[in-house]
Amino acid sequence: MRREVTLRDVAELAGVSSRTVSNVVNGYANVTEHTRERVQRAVEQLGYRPNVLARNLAQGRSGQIAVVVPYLDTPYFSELLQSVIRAARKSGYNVLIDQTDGDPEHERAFIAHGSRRLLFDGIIFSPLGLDQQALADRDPNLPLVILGERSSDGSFDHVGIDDVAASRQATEHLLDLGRQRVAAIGDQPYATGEAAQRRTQGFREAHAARGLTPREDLIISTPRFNRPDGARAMAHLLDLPEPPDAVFCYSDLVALGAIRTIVSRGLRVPEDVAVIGYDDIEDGRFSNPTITTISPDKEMIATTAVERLLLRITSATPPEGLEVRAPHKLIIRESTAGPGHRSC
Amino acid sequence: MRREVTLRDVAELAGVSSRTVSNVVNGYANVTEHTRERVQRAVEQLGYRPNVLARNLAQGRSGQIAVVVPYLDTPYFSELLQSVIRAARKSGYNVLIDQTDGDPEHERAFIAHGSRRLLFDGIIFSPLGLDQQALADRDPNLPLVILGERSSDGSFDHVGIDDVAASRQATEHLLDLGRQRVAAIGDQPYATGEAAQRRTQGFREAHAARGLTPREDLIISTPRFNRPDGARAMAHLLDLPEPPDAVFCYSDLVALGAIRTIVSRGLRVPEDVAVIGYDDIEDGRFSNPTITTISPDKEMIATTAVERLLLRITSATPPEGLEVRAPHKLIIRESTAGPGHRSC
DNA sequence: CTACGCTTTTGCAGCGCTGCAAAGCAAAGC
DNA sequence: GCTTTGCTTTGCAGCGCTGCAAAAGCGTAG
Repeated sequence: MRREVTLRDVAELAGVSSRTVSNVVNGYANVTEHTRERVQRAVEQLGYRPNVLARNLAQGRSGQIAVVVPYLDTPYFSELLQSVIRAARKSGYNVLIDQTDGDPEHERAFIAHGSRRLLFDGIIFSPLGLDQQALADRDPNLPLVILGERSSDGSFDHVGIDDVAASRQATEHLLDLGRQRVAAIGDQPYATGEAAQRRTQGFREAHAARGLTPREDLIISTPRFNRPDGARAMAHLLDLPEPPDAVFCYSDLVALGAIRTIVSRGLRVPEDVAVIGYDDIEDGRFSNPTITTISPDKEMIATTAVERLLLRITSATPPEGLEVRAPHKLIIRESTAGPGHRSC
Repeated sequence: MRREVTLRDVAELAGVSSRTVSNVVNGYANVTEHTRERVQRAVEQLGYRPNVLARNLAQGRSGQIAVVVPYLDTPYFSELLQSVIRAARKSGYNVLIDQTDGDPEHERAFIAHGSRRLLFDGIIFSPLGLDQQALADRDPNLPLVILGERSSDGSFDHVGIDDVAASRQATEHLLDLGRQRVAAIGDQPYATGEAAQRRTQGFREAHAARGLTPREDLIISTPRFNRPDGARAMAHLLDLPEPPDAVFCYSDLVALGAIRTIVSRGLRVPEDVAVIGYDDIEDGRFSNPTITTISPDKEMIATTAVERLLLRITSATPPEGLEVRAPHKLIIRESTAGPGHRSC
């Protein structure tokens, strides 16, 4: 492996100082056309490519942001990531991806910045469950944007939809259909389950607004928001003496699992059990039946997160911690409206 | 933002040279217990964390590998990525993710290493379509492992399953069911569609082995392997005067789209049309019906790819380009076997 | 008591680039 | 003609770390 071409090599060939080559390469102003051309030619002739590492070291920044998600194969996250990567690239940033596998220890390690100084300039973090302590222990100098989970304490930005309102809306939709026994799948009644609890809160509020009280045995907890958990929870619900006739699932994956269970027992969606999901992942637009869902504006969440993070990275004094509410909407499909319903 | 703690700061506090601190931090041999302890204490007291950038620059490596995939939100890729990230992390490497959005120009830019020298030490590349030229133009010094698409020319490793054999097996399964008009969705009869063409080849071979010739109008091309393409292609097939009674879809996503179309027309899967997919993504295990599919050993593909790449990165002389065949198996589910079929 | 071999520690240079401030230079002003 | 002004170009130091080879320490042998 021969030595790589450096700035100095180019400088020598072009007969200028290496600093001038650097100026040309970085497109700085104040370089005569003549010089620029000469340098440009030398660059091409030698096939020079800047050493990003050296540049970063000299500049004291890495040009990378880390995105931390629990699971990469969860469609919601991969769809979000896709937009994040695009937005970051547009600003010249690379994206380093890390998955925590939902391990709280792992999440904590990440936010503490661990031993990886300068590997990235900031973090976009979508925690599964992050306790107050972990947040308090974090490196205060590391720009941070949190997605979804918890609201800002002022030292970082938070971007997410209004979970309580969205969940209330979802539940109201089921009640509007005239369903009598509406269940909820996905509660997480423990410290790290804030996001889940907000959904449960919306679920309760929707009932309360009509003078109803949800049956407690219809609120099912699940460790994760995935298909198997949804399938299992639904099986449990159907085994009840008085099974539900509608279910609010805290993610589309849970809904897909739940529907699978319902259908495999010979029941029909939505006739026997109406199902509503959350996230609006592509799967739900092509499943049988298609899934009614809460659709967060993922594109906006992603671009806002990147925007805020870059602002934090580049600004001298850390900006006020912002609480960004992304819009969401209810998308009605077959799993509540019946076959043939065209989604909007 | 105060200055970060450096090796020198620690050295000063511990009363040793900075080189010794480096030795301790990196766990090099030949450091007395006494010294190690003193240094350790100083490290903790100051909260020292190594600057990865500086280390990498000094060592001439970045400790990062890039994984390039067409689309991050395609479950097959995100499932694969998940395993790749895990395997890389285990060896102390970080993973930089890039999506090409299926843009050949973008793919070419990546493999040429572009202007990003030393940002990563090697690439795991899962191209959508990569022509011979792009491969020829690539940076020969950049360790490369290619997934799926094309076989090795000796200068890189290739990891993938035997597409022809797997496709033949899939098609045979449909023929074994006694289906008369077996269609194929996903052909790509142009330069960059090698992977698709291998599947079509297997499709033809399966027919030929029984003295049959597939109807050409039942082989449908699609630009991508996603749900909408599958849905569209299936609609076209069902509009034929003699529609198929079985379909081999070149990905599970295509199968999901196809099934959606079939069901929404009031037909049944598999009674009216049997459907088989490819990739064994989680979606297909919870869809209605569940999808019979070709299941590649993704875990092995991922770990082998990482293993080979790291070998290339660390070995002085580039190893022989290896052609790795990962195993696959046919998993029979409801979309061909009928309701209630338990997957293996 | 010196010499030798071993382990431990150190100093220095340098990875390739950029920030900074000074130097060079040509055109404009007095 | 000489100074001033403003644009170009340059030199140097240094980002924080590691490779290298030399130096120091230290126990043992001659």
